[in-house]
Amino acid sequence: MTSEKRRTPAGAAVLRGDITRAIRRALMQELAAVGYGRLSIEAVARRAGVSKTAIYRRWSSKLDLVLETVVAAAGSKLPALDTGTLRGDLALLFQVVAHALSHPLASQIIPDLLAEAARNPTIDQTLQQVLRAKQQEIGGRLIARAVERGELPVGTDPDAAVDLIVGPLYWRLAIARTPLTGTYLETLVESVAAGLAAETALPRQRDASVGG
Amino acid sequence: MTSEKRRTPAGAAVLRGDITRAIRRALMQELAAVGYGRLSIEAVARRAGVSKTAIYRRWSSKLDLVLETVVAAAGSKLPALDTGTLRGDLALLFQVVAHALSHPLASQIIPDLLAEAARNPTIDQTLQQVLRAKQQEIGGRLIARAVERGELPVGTDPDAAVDLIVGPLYWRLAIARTPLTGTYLETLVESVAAGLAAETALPRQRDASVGG
DNA sequence: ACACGTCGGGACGCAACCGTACCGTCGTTG
DNA sequence: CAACGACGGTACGGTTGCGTCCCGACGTGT
Repeated sequence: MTSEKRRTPAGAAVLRGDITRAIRRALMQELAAVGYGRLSIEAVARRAGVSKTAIYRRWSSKLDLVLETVVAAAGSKLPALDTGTLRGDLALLFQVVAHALSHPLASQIIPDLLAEAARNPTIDQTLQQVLRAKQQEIGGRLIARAVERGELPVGTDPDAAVDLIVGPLYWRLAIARTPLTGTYLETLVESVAAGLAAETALPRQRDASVGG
Repeated sequence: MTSEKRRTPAGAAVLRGDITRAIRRALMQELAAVGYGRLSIEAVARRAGVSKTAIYRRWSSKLDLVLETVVAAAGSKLPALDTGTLRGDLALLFQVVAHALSHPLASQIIPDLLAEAARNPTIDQTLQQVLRAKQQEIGGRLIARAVERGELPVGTDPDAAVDLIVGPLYWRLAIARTPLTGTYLETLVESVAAGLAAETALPRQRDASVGG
């Protein structure tokens, strides 16, 4: 009904970008401060200095607000990442990841949402698409290039490789929250590179009817 | 006041162990279901089939209840763990960790509490003492034995080693929640062993006046 | 210059939870 | 057998947050 009679919104009747940004910023801070479980729209509104209505006009629910904002914040990052050697790629990747996880907000929000994803399917799906898919794609390409160069054996499992690449640094920065020491990243590059190379060392041994 | 006149509690005036156990069990389930942030005493009481008073008589607060119960549940585990070889120790450790993290309750509670620890100092301290201290001790001994046997170079950093050992498996099971495939753990043993061995390959180059 | 229509803000009803006070129940002690 | 005293459960005020409704303000298009 009322089909095409309305003219387009204009004047004061349009969302103000500065308020949208203030809400987004307040959300990230609230999320880091209290976590998704205790996140309240009222607290976000208070912190942003706006009213609840301002938020509900833009997003339909708490989940919508969080996912849309997080996706927007996480999207469009990571450079091309192709240095020509496995160790170079790893070093660059680690620097990027370490830089991202060193951000106080990110280091609190990411583990929180990942934990929440274990019990909220919608969050799980979204993070799956935004974070892990990109992660696997990057990891997969990194491995594929290394295999082409002959730095890694053919048949290297990309999934296991991603675990080996991401796991230690994530554990240290996001879980243990131990600060990086001077040569930590360089050492980690060596360890992970060696670990990746060793990955396929075991599976093939003589015959081996691969049982359970 | 009223110093020593009271006689010791007796009769019905004593905490019932079955109710205490029911509360503990309900707490773990609630914690896995909604997380620490949304945990409510009322929900725990409902799930346990007891009254709130029964909980408040035993623990002073939500935090007290959670920490005491989690510590009790996490304490006193892990066998001696000394198989005679680095790979043997790793394989055994991975099996234990994988088994623990495969428990549906544990795999939801642990990441949740670790994320909460980033913003709650009390939780942080407690987990630090209960989980990470034990972890570092075990990892440290594992490394030390391997160094003694000559399987790892002298000067291997135990902290970095723990990251390398725990990170990948934790990432896969607790964060990515990818199921283990048949030979995953065995492959991981090879990768991590190789990674550990490579850890000290880089730092020493020529002179290097060891700073920091 | 006027009319339009959405904006931001305050107020409201509803629901959930916290922590406590009170009350009847129960089993041991003397 | 009687009295004691802490137990478990219900009921209560106070607080917080959700989602909605109504209001005056505002700036562009006619």
